[in-house]
Amino acid sequence: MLYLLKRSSKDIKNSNIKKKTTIKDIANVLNISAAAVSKALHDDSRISAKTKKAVRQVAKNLNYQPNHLASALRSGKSNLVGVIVPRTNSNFFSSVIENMEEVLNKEGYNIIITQSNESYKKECDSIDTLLFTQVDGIIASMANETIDLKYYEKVKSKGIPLILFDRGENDLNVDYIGINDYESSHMIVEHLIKQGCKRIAHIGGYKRTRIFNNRIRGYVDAIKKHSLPLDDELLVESNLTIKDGRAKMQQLLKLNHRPDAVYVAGDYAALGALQILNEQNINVPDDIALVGFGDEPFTSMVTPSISSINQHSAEIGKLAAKTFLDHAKQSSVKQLLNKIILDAELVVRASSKKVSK
Amino acid sequence: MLYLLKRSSKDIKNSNIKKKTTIKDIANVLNISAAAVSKALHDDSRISAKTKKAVRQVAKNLNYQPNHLASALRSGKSNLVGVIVPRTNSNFFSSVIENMEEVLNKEGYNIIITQSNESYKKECDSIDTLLFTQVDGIIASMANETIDLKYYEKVKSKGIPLILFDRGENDLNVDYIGINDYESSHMIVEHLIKQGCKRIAHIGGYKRTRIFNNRIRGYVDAIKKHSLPLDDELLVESNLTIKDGRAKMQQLLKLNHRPDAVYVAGDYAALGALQILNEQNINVPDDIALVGFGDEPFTSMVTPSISSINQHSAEIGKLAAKTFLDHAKQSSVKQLLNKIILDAELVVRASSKKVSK
DNA sequence: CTTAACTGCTTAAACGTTTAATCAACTCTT
DNA sequence: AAGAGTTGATTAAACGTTTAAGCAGTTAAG
Repeated sequence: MLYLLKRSSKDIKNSNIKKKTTIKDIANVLNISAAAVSKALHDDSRISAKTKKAVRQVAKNLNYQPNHLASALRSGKSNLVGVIVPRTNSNFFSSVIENMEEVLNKEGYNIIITQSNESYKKECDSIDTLLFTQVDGIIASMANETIDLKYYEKVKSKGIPLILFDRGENDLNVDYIGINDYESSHMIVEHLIKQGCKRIAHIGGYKRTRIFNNRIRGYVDAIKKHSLPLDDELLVESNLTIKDGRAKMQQLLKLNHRPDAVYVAGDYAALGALQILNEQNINVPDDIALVGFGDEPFTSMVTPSISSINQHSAEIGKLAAKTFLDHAKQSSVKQLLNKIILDAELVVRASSKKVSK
Repeated sequence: MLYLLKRSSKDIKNSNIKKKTTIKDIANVLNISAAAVSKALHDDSRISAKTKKAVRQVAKNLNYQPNHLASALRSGKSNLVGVIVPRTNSNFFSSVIENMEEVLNKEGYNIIITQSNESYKKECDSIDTLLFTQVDGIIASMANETIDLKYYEKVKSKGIPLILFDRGENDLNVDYIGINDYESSHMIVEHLIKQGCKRIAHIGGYKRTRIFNNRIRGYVDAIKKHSLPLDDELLVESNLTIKDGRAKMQQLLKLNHRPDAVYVAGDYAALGALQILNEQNINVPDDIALVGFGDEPFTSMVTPSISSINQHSAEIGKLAAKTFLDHAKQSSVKQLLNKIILDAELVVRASSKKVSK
């Protein structure tokens, strides 16, 4: 009596939830072993073409979906790649991610995106989360705040492939994909000089972040190279938000000896700077020329349109994904190290194109 | 001899890769069973306080990290929640995600973010990916393109909790969190009327998307209610990008009888509209008042600042997460249905604040 | 004709947990 | 002092795969 009760309640459950079909169900249908089915589905050379075909047919009929957790557990591979970015709400990062995803999906990998919001703590949490989820690799762009690299060292020490892009860190000695920031600064400065600018300011990012430091070094060296004035007051450090772009532009306008060109290390801050210039009826580019960095879509939509550096986000995303795949494919022992530095491209727009020239 | 060889080769391996510590290692140290360790870590009532304490201590010493895959496989729960959004590169969506993540992380869930890029196909792929990854639930905002709901039905039929936010769909009959779009339109129209506007245009989103349809209905009804002119030419459909905002604004300016106010259903399109107005030296708000939708941060940074509707993105994210947790916690049988409609808030800024009044 | 190699499969163990079913040893009740 | 209940553990099976090892049957080589 008790048994009957139990069984009937179980039956109700079963009829509701309809168990997923497993490899065993397929094996039962064909009267072969589960192992054979597994091998057939993986196109193992030791399984006959006939069996493979039959297995695939039955799998389709039963709407078989492989249990990712089981295979991940057994094989030790989750087929998941973790991605850490400061924020996804810029075109640069969302484009990088989109292209990474495309490449990785093709090889059977899925991605988990996490945002650090430029916070060191959140970045550490993200790393822990990703390690917990047993990702097969991590592709990251570091938060501005991050100085202590111990969490990234932890990833390395676990033998999980780590690829950095854009915001990298030399000391870590891992794969890196980015653009030539130093050279980009040269391009910008030389472009501005060609337009007749003689006093070029730079609203730069945080000095301790490598890419921004490279941009600053590039700016300084280019200015020196062309014997232009290199005043301390012309070089300011910023967090590169719209808001701070406004503040730093206001600061530059207060100078006794104003610049006739401003090179801003980020487009959002460049937009803020442009707003101030427009509000104060300062003609751009004739009074002050402006160049941004990143080629965010809005740069071409504002008035005047902002010259900027195209960072090849799509390319970066694809290369980062491919670099991971290189690691994943080969045995863990051989450790190749990729440092890919792409040439960036200066897109000249109205904000730095002097018609008077 | 053979044994010795095998062992030594194994030892080399171990010293290199240093195996992760498992529940068994802890059990061995304490001379108890693995099951006891598992229960201790889960704070089972049948394990003594002393044992629990010891287990936790050893776990810490050995730097034990639970194997998520194994527990997920055994328990049938992956503790992963899938999130699908059109794009992450707006403040609205990234803020929603950030807050969702916060709530879910606290309960031990992690999230997998995927972007549909407004493409129906990519949305379907995302759903398949998430199902494959065995997420415990899906929280989504639908792509503009999506009309066919069969993929979402698939999620429902698998018994996986599905929660929609912002871009939902009535026919699906699932939980939904959003704002009162219809009422928001009323607020905007009435605000503009108070400013003295008599001819109000609406650059709306796609009619077939429910939220945009509600905004359009709200606009139409509010106009009717106050006996203002309701010309077909004043109501235009847009994809709400910056670019299309520009195009649709230009279209409105070509009318014989120009509007004196424009209500745009999205901030990016409102920005495009503002650019055109600025370029053509049309005074905002005196000649034409402007109101956007979404309260993206840049609305307060442009000149003039754009009035907009605050959608309470943080709230939406948190509520969506909580709604999922409600489902996750209770047995699958009882199916409660939440439709949460938040009141939005009109943030009045320079673009619709007539000083002449 | 024997040995070797290949083909196509099966068996069984393993991945690291969770959990139902037991069990031994106590502590109360009555 | 026997039965009932509680406490704190153990055992063993299970989750759905993958994979090393093995085995029967066929083919090829010497």
